[in-house]
Amino acid sequence: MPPVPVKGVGTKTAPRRAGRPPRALLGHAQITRAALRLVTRDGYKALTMSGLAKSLNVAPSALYNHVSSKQDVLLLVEDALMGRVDVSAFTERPWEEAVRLWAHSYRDVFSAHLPLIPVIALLPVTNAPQTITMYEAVTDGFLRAGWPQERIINAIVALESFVFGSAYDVNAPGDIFATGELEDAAPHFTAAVARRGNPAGHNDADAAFALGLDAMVAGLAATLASATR
Amino acid sequence: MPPVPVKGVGTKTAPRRAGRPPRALLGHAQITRAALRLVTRDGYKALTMSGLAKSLNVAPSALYNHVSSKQDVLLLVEDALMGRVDVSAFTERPWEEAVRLWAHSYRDVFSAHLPLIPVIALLPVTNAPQTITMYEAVTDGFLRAGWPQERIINAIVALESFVFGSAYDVNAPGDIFATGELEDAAPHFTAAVARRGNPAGHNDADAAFALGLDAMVAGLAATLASATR
DNA sequence: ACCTGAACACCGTTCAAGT
DNA sequence: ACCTGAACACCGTTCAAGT
Repeated sequence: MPPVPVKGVGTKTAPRRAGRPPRALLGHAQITRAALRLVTRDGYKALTMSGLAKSLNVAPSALYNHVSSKQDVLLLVEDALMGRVDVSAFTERPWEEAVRLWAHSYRDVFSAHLPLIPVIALLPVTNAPQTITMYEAVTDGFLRAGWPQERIINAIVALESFVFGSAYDVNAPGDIFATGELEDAAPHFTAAVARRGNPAGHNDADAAFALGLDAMVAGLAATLASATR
Repeated sequence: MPPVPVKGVGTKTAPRRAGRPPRALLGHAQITRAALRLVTRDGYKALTMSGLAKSLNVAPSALYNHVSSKQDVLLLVEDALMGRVDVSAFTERPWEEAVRLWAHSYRDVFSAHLPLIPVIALLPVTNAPQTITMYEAVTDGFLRAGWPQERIINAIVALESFVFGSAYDVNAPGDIFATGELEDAAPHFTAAVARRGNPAGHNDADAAFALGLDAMVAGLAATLASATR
């Protein structure tokens, strides 16, 4: 009978590391995961450097060995979320439908992460691999739909701008257009707000998003048709 | 010879107030003006409660006799700026042109005030008179162009969402789409960025804004035409 | 009614000192 | 190389005390 190895004794594969405290090694992946968990559970006001450090059983100053600022942490989270944006339609569906599906997915992901919108809109994509991957898939979809190279980035930026604004609107309170005591000064507006009508299954934000997205996609398609004619 | 009045003695028009320190009375108007001046000169990072108080020669805690939070101050500034958005075209120009001029003005005003975008997008308009006035003028313009009441708010929200996102884009750095070391992973995107072409007199942000705005306005006009046919 | 001054409970970030 | 602990320079907000 061969000797039964005693657990943890004499069978170590990395003898030099014995006796280490049971803490996960800190790195971008661990920091990103912890930040995402914190934000998902408690929201962005809970995402502080000390809160993040505590969730990793580490001192706040330890984080600065791996990131250079809180902005860095936000960029890590942003890039991780960008991987959740669905671009699959660009290889499987006609351009108009693909754009609509992508825009919906993009809005849905970031409507729960509003503080990241300035990060996406203002920070270079350099060193944000998942973000670059998303742009590559979208650009590829535009190219295969016949878009001229020079117009693609402007079209993407325009759609993205609409997506960002719409992500805010998802979080608007139901009474955002309540005029209150100033109702008399704005009769037409107040009436239009009261009569706002949405298609079945659409809340206010979804209805406005669908209307604007349909309009912009149709308008862009018309632009493309006249440019390539 | 009549007696020459001695300055400040015997000629007081408000005797009860003699000896007051020469400080402007605090109120919403004074706070708004001071906040706007601070932001225009030094940017939003300089708009702190203590900085604002200092510019008014007052203790920070004194501000809380007139506003209940910093959010309140931001709402005052937002409403003041909303008065600068040009809605005059809605009474002077056809709908499509009016919408374009309004959207341009709206974007231009708030591209210099990005921190106010969440305020506009998420806070009720109640007690924001200039904001309500703007919406009234826009709604009126839509009505006179033949828009059905039920669709107007959704159309305005869609246009506004695009304006907000585009206001961010105005502040994007020129190298926002620089792929850096990850260039090889995104050849189509990198090429499209390099070949991005803009009409004469347009920078990147202006070109994307014009493209998206033209598309959305054309799409909305088509929507309207088919709905009222 | 409106102000001051002190205090509170936080922030992000730096840095000497340890291992 | 990577961590700790203390410190720094701030934040927004509250509140007793004054006038």
